[in-house]
Amino acid sequence: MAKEITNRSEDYSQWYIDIVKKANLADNSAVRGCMVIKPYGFGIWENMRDQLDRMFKDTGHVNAYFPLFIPKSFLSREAEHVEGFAKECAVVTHHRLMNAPDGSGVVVDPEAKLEEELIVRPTSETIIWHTYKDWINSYRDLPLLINQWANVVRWEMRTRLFLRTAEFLWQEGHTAHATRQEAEEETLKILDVYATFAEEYMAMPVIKGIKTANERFAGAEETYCIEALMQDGKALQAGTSHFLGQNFAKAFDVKFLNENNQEEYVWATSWGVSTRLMGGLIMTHSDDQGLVLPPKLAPTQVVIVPIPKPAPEIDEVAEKIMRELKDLGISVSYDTDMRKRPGFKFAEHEMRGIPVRLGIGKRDLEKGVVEVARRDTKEKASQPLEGIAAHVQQLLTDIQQNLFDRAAAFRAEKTVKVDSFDDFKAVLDQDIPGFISAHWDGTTETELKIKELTKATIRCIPLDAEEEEGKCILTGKPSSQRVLFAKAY
RNA sequence: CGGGGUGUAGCGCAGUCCGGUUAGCGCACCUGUUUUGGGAACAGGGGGCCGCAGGUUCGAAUCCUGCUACCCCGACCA
Repeated sequence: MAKEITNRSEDYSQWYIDIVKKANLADNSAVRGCMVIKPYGFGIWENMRDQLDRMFKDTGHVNAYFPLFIPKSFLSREAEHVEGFAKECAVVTHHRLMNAPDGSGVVVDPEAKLEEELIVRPTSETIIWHTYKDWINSYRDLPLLINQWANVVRWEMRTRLFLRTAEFLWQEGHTAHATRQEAEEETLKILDVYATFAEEYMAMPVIKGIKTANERFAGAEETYCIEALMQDGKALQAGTSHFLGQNFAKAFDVKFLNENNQEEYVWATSWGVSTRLMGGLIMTHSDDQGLVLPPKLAPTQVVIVPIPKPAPEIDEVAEKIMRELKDLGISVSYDTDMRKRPGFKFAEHEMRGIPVRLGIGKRDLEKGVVEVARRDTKEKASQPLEGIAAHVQQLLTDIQQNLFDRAAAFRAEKTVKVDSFDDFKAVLDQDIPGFISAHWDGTTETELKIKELTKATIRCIPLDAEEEEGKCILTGKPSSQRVLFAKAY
């Protein structure tokens, strides 16, 4: 009774906040819009980060680090880029504090004004391309495949834990290539990495697609994305990969000599995923009892609860099981807290989303079994102690798969084809709207009109969309393929 | 950034309209006893600058002004 979570059906936003706070993932901080990521939440993020990092390295990328601050003049070098970010930048104007003359505390020293103001990076394209100019001279310097793990700041009006915070953690990849084709291939290669990560590790099904001109990254020629559907029927942009063409190369004068001794501008990509993925993870799998984590990302995959409390004969069995599980690479903890009773522990571990719980009591030991409870379905079963580690290993695999299948089935159920604007609006009026596949005439004007009328936006033009003659649901003009609409986070 | 709501113990709240003992309750916490297979029971105990700053008053959690944080709904965005 101590920790109640609001039911999703009552208030979805509150449910989300309850999960984040009661599963100890994050807290609000003293700074507006910024969060404190707590150890348990950070543990999940570390698992995501480590896996993504491996995948980037496996595809030939290396990590580096660029400064937090960007000279103001850099940001304005690429016209669209600055326009996209100007409204949400934190600016450093001074470099010193002093005691207030009236003794009321410290104030900014007016004498310490910076010659050129510094922008706290909202993204790092500009400072990185400024640097790449020095690094790239010849086709032999290409491709340059660099990633950085960093924090960035975007001064948001309205924030939500993990989904949209003023400061967030992310990775941003910035690559330079000799040819358009190679850069385009890189953009799609990373999109595949993101999709694979989302589906195989987060168990979150995603749709790969292209953003419309209106939703494109400021300064990109083409933005690719992965889009996921949350349990409340709203879409979440989970990752983006941009083909930047030669825009930044031209803005920062980054040229190379090709094999024929001719000067050319380099071709660029950038791509990122952020702590927003945590929000997607939560809203894809969790339920009214708390967080549900896919085994591949859970900081603790198995918890053992002694019933009713630790005792020598139970400890002995628990320790044996722990050794066997650890040998299989499974993370496990033994809850020896004497102050809490089993029922309380069950509820608490469910709140934190630990995939598998093993209960061991004297009655179990007499029968040579343990109680195995899985978080995803809440099912409990007795299993022979003999071979328990292998059973748990298989169960973790099953849970991982079940979470994906369940989310995929939900998305399939909530993705509908619609051919009239009335039907379109009817779908969006449902409690849980979902994805709508519909025809669109290809103009930004129509896209904005639909957004104004319904609040739904074009999430993407799916990469696997089939050619199909149709008419735009709003204007009736001809269209050659369906695009994916949804209300979005 | 606009509209609405809420800030009282770690958490959830009552009290605020209509100013007046020592500011209450539930959970959590501490001590002890009995318990223990799905959020234990009893007894005792600790914990508050009533969001912050001014003002009105003999007297303010309560009235007035300003600020701030959070939540909901818009606009903006990953």
